[in-house]
Formats: sequence, structure tokens, C-alpha cells
Amino acid sequence: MVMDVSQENRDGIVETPKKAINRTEKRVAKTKKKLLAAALEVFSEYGVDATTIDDITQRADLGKGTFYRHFSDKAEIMSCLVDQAIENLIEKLQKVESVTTIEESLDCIIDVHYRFFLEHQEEFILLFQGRLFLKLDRQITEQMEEPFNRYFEAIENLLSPYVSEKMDLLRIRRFACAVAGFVFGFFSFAMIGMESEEIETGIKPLRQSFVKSLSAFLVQQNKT
Amino acid sequence: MVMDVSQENRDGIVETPKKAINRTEKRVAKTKKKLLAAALEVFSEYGVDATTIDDITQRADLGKGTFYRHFSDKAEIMSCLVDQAIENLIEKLQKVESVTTIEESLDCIIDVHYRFFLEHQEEFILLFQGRLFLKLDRQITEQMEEPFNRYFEAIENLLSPYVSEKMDLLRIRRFACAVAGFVFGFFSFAMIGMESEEIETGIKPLRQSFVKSLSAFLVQQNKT
DNA sequence: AAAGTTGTTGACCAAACGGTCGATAATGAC
DNA sequence: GTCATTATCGACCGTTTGGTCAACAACTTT
Repeated sequence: MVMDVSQENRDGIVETPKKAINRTEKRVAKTKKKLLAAALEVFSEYGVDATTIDDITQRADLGKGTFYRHFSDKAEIMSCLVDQAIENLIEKLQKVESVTTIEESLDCIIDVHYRFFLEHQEEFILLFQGRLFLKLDRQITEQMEEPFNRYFEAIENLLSPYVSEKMDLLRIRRFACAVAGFVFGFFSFAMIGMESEEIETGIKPLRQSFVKSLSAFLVQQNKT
Repeated sequence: MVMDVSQENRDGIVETPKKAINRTEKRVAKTKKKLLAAALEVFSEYGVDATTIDDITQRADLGKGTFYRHFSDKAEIMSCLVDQAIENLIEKLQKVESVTTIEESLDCIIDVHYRFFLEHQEEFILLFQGRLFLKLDRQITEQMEEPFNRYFEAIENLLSPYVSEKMDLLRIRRFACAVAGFVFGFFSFAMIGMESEEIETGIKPLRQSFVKSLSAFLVQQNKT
């Protein structure tokens, strides 16, 4: 079957056979996907540290040995998931277009976070734990720091058009921290004991206030 | 020795002998204190779930069995620590006096958090984990929900003078969540990769903006 | 000082966990 | 169809962990 695809090549031109995926490769990919999905589930249910490899494989309905064929340990699959979640979040941040003012930009940033976390609460809980692990003395740190830095850069890029050159990188980074902190912080408190609709009606007016004060802050900073 | 103290009683009046503490009782109290201090240390270093009972007793320089004479399990000692930390925070919140405007009040609330967490980073990391555990499917939940609710009530009490009766409890709770969320969120991001002085200079201007927007929000809410 | 009470200890056990490996099943090459 | 390759499986092993308990030490009582 695979031969058929490469058979179509003519002369010297060798197509990289993108569709020449074996059934085996498909199965492997599917297995890995199942493991990642199961891990995300149990991580957000029990917590990463409280989760055992058996928890993951049983949730994925796979053998234990299969896990170790795809990941070296729990830290690696967590890094994978964090990377995946942040990549997802960054993608949505980069889709933000047609904003002209800083207020609009900030509002969009918060809106993206808001909708992402509301739809992907499991990812939120995962990133929350990831952020904690970075503070704790863990080995995972190195592998997870990079995705979070990419995330900050994405926010900074969205804000940079409205920031004067005088504002140094450190200040922008702090600012991005504040934005991310507000969103993460609010969600961490809101997600316990609030329904989705409550969160929506609860955060909306506060968001507007927050956006206004942040833009006022930025404008002020630019002047000095 | 103990008899000497109760000997002082005259006629029917029986003093509750507060100073009649045995050496034994003192030792017991000291041991329990050592366990709590050690647990706070290792919890904030390795994370609660990654910490073993041996970690705690070794850090406290005590035998393993001693732990189980004071606490039934890890969940109980964690509840104790969370309760202690929040009680500490609430005390400092209640010391806030001589504020006349809502802006002052909000500024004080955030200032108390700020100073408390800067001086007690271990407690901050503990509460951060506690907040996570409330979201996860754990048994500890019941014992830890109450301290957090007391914490919210303390914030609400400070704000209530400036809130019209029209604003229902749910809204005030949401508002308290936002305040706590902002502080927790900012710290969680700031504490990684920032020195104490950086945090101070970084949060100050943002804090002012945040306070302004929150008070504006409250004033607006009161009108409607 | 002797006996009784209570806190402390760390060796010990059973359960749980991380990680391995030979057996098995699915797939690809010929 | 046969053989080679490779993913999957789950029983198995060594280690770690939570929790117990008999012995010991500190202290109190009489």
C-alpha cells in the first residue's frame, strides 16, 4: 500500500509522501493521543502528583508498558500537555486582529483567556499546576519554563505596538504577568463554587474596569 | 508542682489554671509546633502531594510514630496549616483601621496581602496549593473550605461599609474573589523570576490602577 | 524512690507504585 | 501464506510509602 504511493513518483522528483502513513503509524499516533487525553483528564481530576501511571493507562484503556513506549515518565507527559495547552492558547492570541487601540487589545487578550479557560477547564487546572511546579523544587522545571516564556512573549507582542520604546523589557514582562495573573487568579477563585454562567456575568463588568485601569496605566507609563 | 497552683484557690472560686502547664504539656506543644513548622517547609519546597510523612518527621528531627500521635494523616496537618495561615491573614486584615474611603480600604486590603505574602512566601505557596486541592477531587475539601470562606467574609466585611444594600451577597463574593484572585494571581507569576524588590517596584503602580478601577466599579454598581 | 502515665521512637509490615520484560497480537515486506 | 518487525500487554520485581506497635524515655503522682 505504501509502495503504491511512492510508485507515483516520476523521474527525479521525490515527493515526501505525507499521506503514506501506515496503519501502524496511525495506530501509534492514536495510542499516544489516547494517553495524552487520559493524562489530561486524571491530572485535572486528582492532581499531577497524586496521579499514578496506572491511573493514566487505565483511563486510556491501555497496558502499562505502552505508556513507557511513548513517554519516559510522568514529567515528560506533563511537559507535553503543558506545551500543547500553551501552544493552543498562543494560537488563539495570535488570531487577534483588527484592533486599533490599547483598550481593544487588552480586552481581546482577556477575552481570549476567558473563553479558552471556560471551554478548557482541564487545561486551566493543568497550567495552574504547572505554574506551581515552576516555583517548587522539581526536575520538570527546565522543560516547562520555555512554554510559559513563549506565552509571555505572545502577550508582549500584542502589547508592544502600544508601548513606547522607553518602557524596558522588564516592565513589559511585569505587565504581562499582571494580566496573566489577574485572569489566572480570578479563575482559580471563580471556578470553585461558581457555574459557568455565573463566571460570565461576574467577570464581565470587572473585566471592563480592569482593562480601563490597565490602559490608563500603560498610557501613563509611556509619558514618563 | 501543679498542685501548688491549684492550692492557691480559695473557697468556691476555682481558677482555670492557665499557667499550670506541665513540662509534659510544654513538650507536647513544642513537638506539635515543630511538626507544623517542618511540614510547612517541606510542603512549600516539594509540594504537598510529593511530600512524604518521612520528609516531615526527618525535617522536624522526630520519629515517624510521633507524627501519628499528633495528626491522623497528611490531610489533617495540611488543614491545620491552611487554617493557621488564613487565621494569620485575617488577623492582619482586621487590624485595618482609620480608613474613610473605599479607595483607602481597597488599598489597605491589597497592601496587607502584599506584605503578608512577601514575608510569608511559604504560606502563600501553601494556600495556593490549598486552593488547587479545593478544585480537585480530594477528601481534604470539607476541612479546608471553611477557612477560605472565613477569609472571603473578612474581605467582605471590610468592603461592606461602602457597598449599598442593593448589592447582593453573591456580587460581593464575586468581588472579593476578584480582589483575592488578582493578588494571588499576580504573586504566582511574580514570585518566579522576580526578586523581592522587583516585586515591590513592579506591583506598586499596577496596584494603584487596580484599586482605582475596583473602586470605580463599586461606585458604579452602587448606583444601579 | 517506686510505680504509674503518657509521649517518643524506629524497626517492621502490608499495600502501592514505578519501571521492566518476555509473551502476544497487529501489521508490513516479500 | 510466511516471516520479520514492531506496538501492545500485563504479570512480575525491587523500592518506597503509609501506618502500626512493642519497647523505651520523660514526666507525674503517691
